[in-house]
Amino acid sequence: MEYSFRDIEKKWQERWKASNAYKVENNCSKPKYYVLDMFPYPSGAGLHVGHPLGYIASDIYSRYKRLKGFNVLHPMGYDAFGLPAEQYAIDHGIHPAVSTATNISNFRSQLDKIGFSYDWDREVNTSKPGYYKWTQWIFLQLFNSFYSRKAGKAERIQVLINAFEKEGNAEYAMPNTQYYIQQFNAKQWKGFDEKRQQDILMQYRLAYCGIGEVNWCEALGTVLANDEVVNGVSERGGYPVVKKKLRQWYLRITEYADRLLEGLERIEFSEAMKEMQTNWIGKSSGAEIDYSIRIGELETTEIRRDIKSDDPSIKIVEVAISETVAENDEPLRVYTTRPDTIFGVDFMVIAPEHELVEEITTEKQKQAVDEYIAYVKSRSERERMAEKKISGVFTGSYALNPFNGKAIPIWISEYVLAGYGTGAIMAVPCGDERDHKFAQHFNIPITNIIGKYYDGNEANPTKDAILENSDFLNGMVMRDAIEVVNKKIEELGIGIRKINYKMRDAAFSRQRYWGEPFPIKWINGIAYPLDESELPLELPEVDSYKPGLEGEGPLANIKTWTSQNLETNTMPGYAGSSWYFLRYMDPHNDKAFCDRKVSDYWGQVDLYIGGTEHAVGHLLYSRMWTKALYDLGYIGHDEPYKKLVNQGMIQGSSRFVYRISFMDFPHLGVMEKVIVNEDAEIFISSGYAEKYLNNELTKQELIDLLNTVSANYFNYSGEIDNLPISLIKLHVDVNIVDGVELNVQEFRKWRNGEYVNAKFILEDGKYICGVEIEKMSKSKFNTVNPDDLVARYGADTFRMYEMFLGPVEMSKPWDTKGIEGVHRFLKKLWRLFYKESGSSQVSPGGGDLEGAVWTEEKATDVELKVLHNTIKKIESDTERFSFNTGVSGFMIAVNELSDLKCHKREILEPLLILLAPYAPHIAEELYAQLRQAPSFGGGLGEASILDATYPTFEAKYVAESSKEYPISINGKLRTTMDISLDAAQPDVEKMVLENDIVKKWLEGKPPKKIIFVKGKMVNVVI
RNA sequence: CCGGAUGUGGUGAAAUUGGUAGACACGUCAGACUUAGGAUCUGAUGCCGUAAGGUAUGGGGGUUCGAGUCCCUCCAUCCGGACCA
Repeated sequence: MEYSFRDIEKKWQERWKASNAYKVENNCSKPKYYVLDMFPYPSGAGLHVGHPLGYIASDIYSRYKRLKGFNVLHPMGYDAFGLPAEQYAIDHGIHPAVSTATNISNFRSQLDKIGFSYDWDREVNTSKPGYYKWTQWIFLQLFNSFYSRKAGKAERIQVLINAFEKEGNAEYAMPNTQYYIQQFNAKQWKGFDEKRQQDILMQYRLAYCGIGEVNWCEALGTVLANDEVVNGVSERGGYPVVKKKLRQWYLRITEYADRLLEGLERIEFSEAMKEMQTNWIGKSSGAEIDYSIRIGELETTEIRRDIKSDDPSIKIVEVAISETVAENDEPLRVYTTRPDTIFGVDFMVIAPEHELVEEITTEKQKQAVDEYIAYVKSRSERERMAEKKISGVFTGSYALNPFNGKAIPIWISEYVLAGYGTGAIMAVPCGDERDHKFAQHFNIPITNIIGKYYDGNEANPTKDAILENSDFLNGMVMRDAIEVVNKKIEELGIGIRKINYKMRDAAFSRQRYWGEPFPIKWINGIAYPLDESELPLELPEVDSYKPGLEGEGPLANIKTWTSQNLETNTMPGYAGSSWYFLRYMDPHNDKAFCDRKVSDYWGQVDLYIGGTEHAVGHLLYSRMWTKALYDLGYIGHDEPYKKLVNQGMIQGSSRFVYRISFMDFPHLGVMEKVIVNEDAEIFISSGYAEKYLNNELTKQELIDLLNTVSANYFNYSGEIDNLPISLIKLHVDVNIVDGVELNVQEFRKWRNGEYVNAKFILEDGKYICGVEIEKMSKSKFNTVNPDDLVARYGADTFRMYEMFLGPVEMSKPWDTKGIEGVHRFLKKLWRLFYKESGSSQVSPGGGDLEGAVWTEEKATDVELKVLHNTIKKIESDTERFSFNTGVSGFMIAVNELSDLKCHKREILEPLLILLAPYAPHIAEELYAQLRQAPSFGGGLGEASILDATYPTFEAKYVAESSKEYPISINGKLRTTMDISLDAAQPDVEKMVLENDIVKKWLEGKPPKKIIFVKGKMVNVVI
C-alpha cells in the first residue's frame, strides 16, 4: 500500500471534525495550557507560505502539550475591523461586512487544509455585534474610571467625585497638566456647573476625549494614518497633508507607564522585545529647573580664562546685565536629565511653539523671530527629520543661572520639541552633541566643565568626568553631582525632580466607518455614556463610506445617527485585539465579556506566538487593558502573556528573466538605425546576463548569441559600440520556475500570453533565472500559496517542511525545492509499515492491510536505543521550540530504523506518538492501522492518537560503555580512539601515547601535557 | 544618527555547558534498478592538494591546552525608532 496522503488527510480531517476531537472544555481536572496565535486580519490576498509558520509552530506545541496531559486551549479568530475592508468598500461599493465574510471563509478553508487543532466553536470575530458589545462595554469601564496615583491602580470615577466633593482635588493631581484649572477645593467643585465638572473629570478618565492633531488631507477629504503620509503628502495620489486639530478619543496609557515597565520583569519576552517596549515608553528621570528671565539687551564681555584646552573656540563669556532690562514674571522652566551640568549651560533653547516666545522676544529680534517661526511652520515634520539643518534664532532675552546669576541667551530652534518635557532645554555644548553643533554653528562660546574629557571638537556625554568651572560642584564626579544639584534646587525651591516619558497617550478614535461605534452621546458638549443595557450599539447601514465634513467620520452623514447625538468617530483597529484572548475563554457568554471563574481557570496565555511588528502597538495596548481590567476586579492577572515567541518572516525568493531591449536612453539618437525584424522578445539566461552586466561578455558576443536563436533578428548600421542594447530584469512568477530553471512553456502562457512569442537564449538547454531574496509580495511574483503545496505534497509534509526551514524566530527565504526531502522522509516512514506494492486503497475500517510489514517481535537493544534517543531529542527540541532540529531528529530515527530493517510495533507505535504533533494525519492513520489489525495482534481499540500517552525516555536504553574519543595534538584533531568511559587519566594517557599517529607527531619526544576531559576529548600538548 | 538582530559549504541550516565544525536536508556528481524517470535505492560531496597534509565559521586582534561559542575592534546585511534634552 502506498502513502496516499490525499485520502488519509481528507479522511482524518473529516473524522476529527465529526468527533469534535478539538473541543475544549472549561471544566477539566487536567492542568490548563493556553497557546495563542496573534490575531490575524483576514485580508483579501489570502495566505502565503509565510503566514502559517507561527500557526504550525503553535499547533505542534499545543498537540504536544495535549499528549503530555494538559487541557490545551488553542483558539483562532479574526480581527475583522480595519481599513482595507473600508477602502475596498469605498472603491467597489461592497459592504465591509460582506467582503470581510468572504475573506474569512477563504482564510478558513486555507487553514483547514493544513490540519490545525483549533477549537472552532470558540472562533471570535471583532466585527460581530456579539463581540463588539463587550469591546464597547470595556470602553465604558475605562471611561468610568481613572488612574489613582495614590492607590497605584485604576479606580471608579465615583471615587474621584466623592473626593472632589469632600476636599477638591488636593489628593488627586490632574494628569493633564495643560488644563486651565489645575487645582480646586470642595467648595469650588460644588460651584462648578455640570459642563465644567464633566470637563474636569474628562481630564482624569482612562478613556477620554481631547483635542489632538491628525493628518488631514483636504483633497481626499479624509484623515490619514501616519503610515499613509509619505514626505508630507498622501501615499495615494500625493496630495498635501496638513496637521489639523480635531476632537479625538485617547487612552491614558501614560498613567500605566511604570507598571508596563515593571511588568516586563515578570514575563518571558525576548530581551530585544523588552528593550523595544522600554525604549518606546522612554522613561527618563531628571529635574525641572526654573530660570528667571531678563528681557532686553545686555552688555557682554568676553574673557579668556585659563582653560586646559588650547582650542581658541572655547570661550567663557561673562555678561553684565544693564539696568534697563525688565524681569519677566514667569520663569523659564527647562527639563534636564543632567542637572550636574548646570554650570556648563551656555544658552537656552525653547521650541518655536513655546508660549513664552512672544513675551520674551525683544523689539530688535522680533522680525528675525517671526521669520523663523514662519519658516518652521512651512516645514513638514518629515522635512524636519529628513534634512537636519541647524537653524535657530536668538530671542534677545536672557535666563539667569539660579546659582551664580550668569546670564544665558535664550534661543528658539526647531530641534527642541514642544511636546516633550517643558519644551525648553538648557544647552550644554561640551556634553551634548546637538547643543555642541548648535553652538558651533552660531558661534556661541562654549564653557568646558569636564576638563580633558572635552577636546573642543566633539561633545562628550560622559557622566564620569570630574567637574570644573562649576562653582560648588568643582571636583565632584558628574554621576554624584546629579543628586547634589537635585537636592539643592529643591531646597532653594527653584526646581523639582521630574520623571518624563516619551510615550504619549494612545489615540483611540478613527474618522472611519468600519470600526466599533463609541457608546457615547454628546449633549451640550458633555459626553454621556450609554447604559450597559443599550449595548451593543450597532453600526448603522450607510449609503456611502465617504467621510463627513471637516474630518468627521462617515457616521456624521447619517441623520438617524446624528439625531441621537451619538459619537461619530469609531474605535481603532487595536480596540478589539486588546482583549480577544479573554473572549476565547468564554466566547458565547452574553452576560459578561468573560466569566470570572473561567478566566481564573485559564489565566494567562502561556505561550503567545507572533511577529515582532506588534512589539509596541498591540502588545502594549493589550497589556494596558489587562492591567485596567485587573485593577477593576474583572480578571485575576495583570499580564496577558506569560511567554512570547517571535516568529521570523519568511522572505520571498524572487526569480528574474532578462529581456533584450533596444531602449537605451542615452542612445536614443541611434535608435533609428536599429531595425528589429521580428515581433519576438528575446530573453537571455542568467549566466549570460550576469556576464554581460559584468562586462565579461562583449556586445559583439551578445549579438552572436542573439543570432543563434533568430538569424537577422535585427539590422543595425552603426558602430557596434553605440548599439543601444541593454538587458531589462523582470520579475517572473516563481511558480513557473523549477528551482532556477524557467519552464518556458508555462512562461509563454503566463500573463495571458504576453510573452507568447518569447525566444530564449539557453545555457545547457535550460533557461536559468536570476535569484534575489526580497519580501514576499504579490507584486514581486514570489508568493507561494500553501494550498498548492498541500495539494501536491499533503499537509503533513507542508507542516514539517515549514518547520524544517530553520528556527522559528529567524527570518529565512522560502525555497519550494527543499520540500521534496521532507516528503521523501514521510514516504520512508510509511515503508517501515507497508511494502510499496499492492492496493493503494484506504479503507476506513482499517481492514485492508495489504502489504503491512510490522511485527510483534521483541525489539533489540539497538532498536530501543534509537527509539529512546529519539524520545529524548524530540521532547527537548519541542520544549525549546527548536522544531527544525526536531524534524531532523525524526529523519535520523527513520533512517536508522530503515537501516536496521526494524518493523516492530514496540518501536513504531511510540515513534508515531512522538510524530503526531508534527504530522498528525499520517501518525493517526498508521496508529489506527497498527492497533486495529487483528491479524497482527492488534485490536487494541479505537482510541485516537491525539490523546495517547507521550512515551517516556529511559536512560538505561541509551547508556554507552565506551566512546570514540577525539585525540588532538595541540588542539588539532589527528585521530580518534575507542576508549572505555570509566577509563581514568593514567590509563588514557598510556593508551594515547601508544597510538601510532600520536607517536608520529611526538617524534620520540615526551609530551608537555596531556589534557583529558572525561566523556569529551583528549588533547596532547607537545 | 540611535537601538536591536544576524553573518558558518553552491543553498536552508546543525553544533543545548569553551571540547571531533558542517548533523539533517536541498542541489550537484557517479552508480544500481527500470520501457521510461522529475520514482526508488547506493555512494561521494567545505575549499586547495594525486597524496601526506594544509586551510576554513564576515575581517583583524586577544584570552585558553583547546574558540563558531568568551573579550576587544572593525566591516556588511536586515529590521525597528527617529531630533526625547
